[in-house]
Amino acid sequence: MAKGPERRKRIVESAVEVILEVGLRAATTRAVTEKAGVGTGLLNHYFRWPELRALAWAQIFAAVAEDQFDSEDDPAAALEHYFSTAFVPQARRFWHLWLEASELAASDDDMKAAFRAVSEREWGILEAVLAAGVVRECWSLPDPQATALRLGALYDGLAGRLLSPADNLDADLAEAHLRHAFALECSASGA
Amino acid sequence: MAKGPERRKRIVESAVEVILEVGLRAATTRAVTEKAGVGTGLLNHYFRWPELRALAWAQIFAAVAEDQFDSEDDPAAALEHYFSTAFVPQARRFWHLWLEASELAASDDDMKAAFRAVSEREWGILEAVLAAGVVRECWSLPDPQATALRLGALYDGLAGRLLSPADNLDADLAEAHLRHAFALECSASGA
DNA sequence: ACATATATTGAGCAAGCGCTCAATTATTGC
DNA sequence: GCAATAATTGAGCGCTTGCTCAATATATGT
Repeated sequence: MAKGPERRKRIVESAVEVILEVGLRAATTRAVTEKAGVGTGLLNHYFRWPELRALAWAQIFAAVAEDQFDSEDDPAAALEHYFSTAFVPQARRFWHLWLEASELAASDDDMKAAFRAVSEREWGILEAVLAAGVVRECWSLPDPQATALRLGALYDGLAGRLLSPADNLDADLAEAHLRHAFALECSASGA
Repeated sequence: MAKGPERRKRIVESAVEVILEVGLRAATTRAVTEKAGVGTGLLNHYFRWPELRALAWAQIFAAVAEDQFDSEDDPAAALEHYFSTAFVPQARRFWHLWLEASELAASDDDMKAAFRAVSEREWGILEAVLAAGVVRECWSLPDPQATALRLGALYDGLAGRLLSPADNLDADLAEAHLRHAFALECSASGA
């Protein structure tokens, strides 16, 4: 048992767990090897740390992207799900990981590539949902692509404020602001 | 010459310069003492590093806040200045410092206090400008405070995307989006 | 002058990091 | 069985970090 690259998988899984527990910045190779129960050399046999870190991060956010818009074919339900889960307490750790990745990407090419891929995918999904809702007349928007960008950016900004020590805001208010902004976008389409 | 705490000031100034050059995260005590031309011990005689770092950061953003809304008494001009300078290339380093501070604040009490003070001040200024514009009938807004929050959060989000490796966006587009969002806020006040 | 307090230095400590590498164990092909 | 190959170990290297501390220079008060 425990043949070839089974330990490799364990290392990636442990990296995911460590990152979820302590964040991207505080995660260390030693914490990962310790959690995986392997020698420090094995991690470096399979990976370089920036590479493994980016891989684990991407894996985390691949799962997040799936959860964020789970209603496959109903734009209204998908957007409702997006709004209602946007600021739940469990999401905090993911905003934090998102911000850390955004910063790390400035000096880390592996993170840069991972961040690019994930953020473009997430942006694309929101855009698709908004556009689909227009086609199906769930709502009307003059420019769904522009609305997707503004709504996504507003989401980032609100999440950032919820994380920051300045407490202008709580989760319910943030959600209300996001919904309000969307309502404004829709109201601008009066013929 | 160079009596008492003249060197103290030099150390703070050097800290400001170093932080502007390399960012909060990459700034080190050694870089500061080297730039100030003093021994490493002197920095620790006057400060602890987190303390000095937060002090220098706060000093930087005290100056930024002044520049951001310089038209003293004309809300329309102040907001126009806010929009037109929001995404100029020179501002990049400040968004970066802002994000770094926001993250550091999670684990650094000195930064937490500094960030709190600066962000509350900046948020208050935007709110005051928007409210003043309503009074003077430059524009009309149902809830200037809420608009200030959404506009500020959108600004943060757009700046974050301009910094991030995902290039959905350029500075001109970001400015257009910010102006558009404000226009939507105003259009919602139809009686 | 002299004593006292303050300013200032920089070698070096302790801790943390990613990563190397010779040695050891396990697996595989013939 | 027996090489050859791959997997695995962990002490330890090299580097960086903030910070200490005994030693020295400078200023101050009487």
